[in-house]
Amino acid sequence: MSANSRLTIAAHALAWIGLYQRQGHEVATSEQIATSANTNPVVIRRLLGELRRAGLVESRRGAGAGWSLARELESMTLLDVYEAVEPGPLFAMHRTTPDQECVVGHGIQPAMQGIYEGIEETLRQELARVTLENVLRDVLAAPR
Amino acid sequence: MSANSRLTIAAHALAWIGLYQRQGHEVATSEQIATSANTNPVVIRRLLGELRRAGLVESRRGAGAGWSLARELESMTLLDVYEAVEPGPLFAMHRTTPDQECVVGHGIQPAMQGIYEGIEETLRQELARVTLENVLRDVLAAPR
DNA sequence: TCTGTCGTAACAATTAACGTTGCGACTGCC
DNA sequence: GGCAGTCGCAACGTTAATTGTTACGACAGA
Repeated sequence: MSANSRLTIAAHALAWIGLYQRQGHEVATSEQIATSANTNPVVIRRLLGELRRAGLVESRRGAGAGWSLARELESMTLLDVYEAVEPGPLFAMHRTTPDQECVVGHGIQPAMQGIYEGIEETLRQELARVTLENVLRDVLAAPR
Repeated sequence: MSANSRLTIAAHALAWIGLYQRQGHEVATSEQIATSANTNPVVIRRLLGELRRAGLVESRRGAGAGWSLARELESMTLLDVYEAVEPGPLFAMHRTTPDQECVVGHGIQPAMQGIYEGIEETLRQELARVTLENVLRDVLAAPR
């Protein structure tokens, strides 16, 4: 698990844009964010593109182009970000269909499916309790 | 996320061994389990090896060799299995250190660390609520 | 028209999980 | 004592997802 920093980078980008806008700037560029996150601008553009599809950010093209928040940080939760950037379920089933002739092979997938759905629902509730405003506050509270 | 069926396969194997033992057999072989899970015996042996290190199963070598439960299914939870087979944390940080000169780059990792720890603790509690006995019961309850 | 940035495709690099083969080690049974 | 069945484990190939990189057209303000 977790070769996966998409949620972290997305939160980083949103916090960066939010802070930058509070400092009076209109838009933030993918290059600025990429420098802060120490990665490539295209990686940031890809992630922000998914956040735009989810209605969390907007982008402007042409000269003076860049990214801005579509909503206040208070109204965005980690769940919004998670659902925007994480494609699949948390736990995966077998990659190949188990032996349906076997009692266990036959019943294991529906069984685990039901269990996993409950767990993921709880995870979602936890993610929904954290707003990006919370994240930014924690970021600024870090000792230097 | 979730290129990861380790927890599912491990639960499958434990349920299989548990049911097999209830049918009066002493030990189960990795080949039997692999047939049920539709995978390779070595994959099963690797997983069960981790479960053995966690004290959930035992293995016997030589003739009449195989695997058996070290504890009752009622006393095993998905958390025990999860901790035995999942190495890292659920969410990862940046793969490269963010720009420490930037306020956000400097504070983002401690901020996310704290948030993630709380969420993973909740996940652990959820996993701890499901025993392997629950899993086996759900497996046997599946319609055929 | 020029310039800076997004949008997106294409491909390489990296990483983790999964699959497969091979072979030595072990132990009950003949 | 030898045989047969299975584990233990190393080695390597395969697959898939993410991340990193390069390239280039599209867009819009100056």
